[in-house]
Amino acid sequence: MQLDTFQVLADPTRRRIVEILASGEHAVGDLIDRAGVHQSGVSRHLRILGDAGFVTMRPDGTRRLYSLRPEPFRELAGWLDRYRALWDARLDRFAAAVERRERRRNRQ
Amino acid sequence: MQLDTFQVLADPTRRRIVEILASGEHAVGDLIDRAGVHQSGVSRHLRILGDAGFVTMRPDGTRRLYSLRPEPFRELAGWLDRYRALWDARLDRFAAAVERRERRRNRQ
DNA sequence: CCAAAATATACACCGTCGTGTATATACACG
DNA sequence: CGTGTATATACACGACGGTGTATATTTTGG
Repeated sequence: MQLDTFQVLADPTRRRIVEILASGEHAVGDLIDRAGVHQSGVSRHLRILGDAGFVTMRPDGTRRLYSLRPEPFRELAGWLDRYRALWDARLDRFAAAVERRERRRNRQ
Repeated sequence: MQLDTFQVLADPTRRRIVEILASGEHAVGDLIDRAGVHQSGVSRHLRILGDAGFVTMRPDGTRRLYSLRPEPFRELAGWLDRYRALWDARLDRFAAAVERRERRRNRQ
């Protein structure tokens, strides 16, 4: 219950749903065909996505329109930022310096 | 088996290990105390992290020194980038143009 | 009200993952 | 060699998550 951001994204079906929603608001029915899972599954995934703040819902007649929210993505970006020195090529010079420092430290 | 990037990060203990390794190379023994899990668990997590490209190992006597690799982080950054328009408040038309120019420059 | 459509929920099932205990393997050092 | 230390692996187990089927709930239109 109440999965965190990473756990939510760990499931491929949920990532697919997120990807579909990236193009805008969608009703549950629209998602069923493309998600590759039955209606109940889509509904459950949407609840999980909602609990984690990934989506909001807005009723429209008997349909429910779901759309993405920015917060979890920002959270993910924040997490990734703590490792930016490690992977961002534009920080190469800094990374190289760290690397050299490390190597020197290990040599002792 | 062979978990993808998100599945690897879904486990809190593994995230903990990644966080520790962010400060540099560590032997397995160093990780045990701080990871909050037994030695066999740490070892298994390191194998999983290795399979997914998160870490490399370098033997040092009887010890094995693990350190982070950039690729999975870059992959994650790439994924997140597809949703940047959704969450990055700074992303206006001008920023997008700069972004594109950068991308072109880096490609060369 | 009532029937149909859209969505949510309850239930059972099964695979998978994380864990600890116990054991195997590799390496250094006498 | 043999002993101790560091790490990996085998095994069993419990918990949890994703799925489908069946059913409940909500809303619209007549």
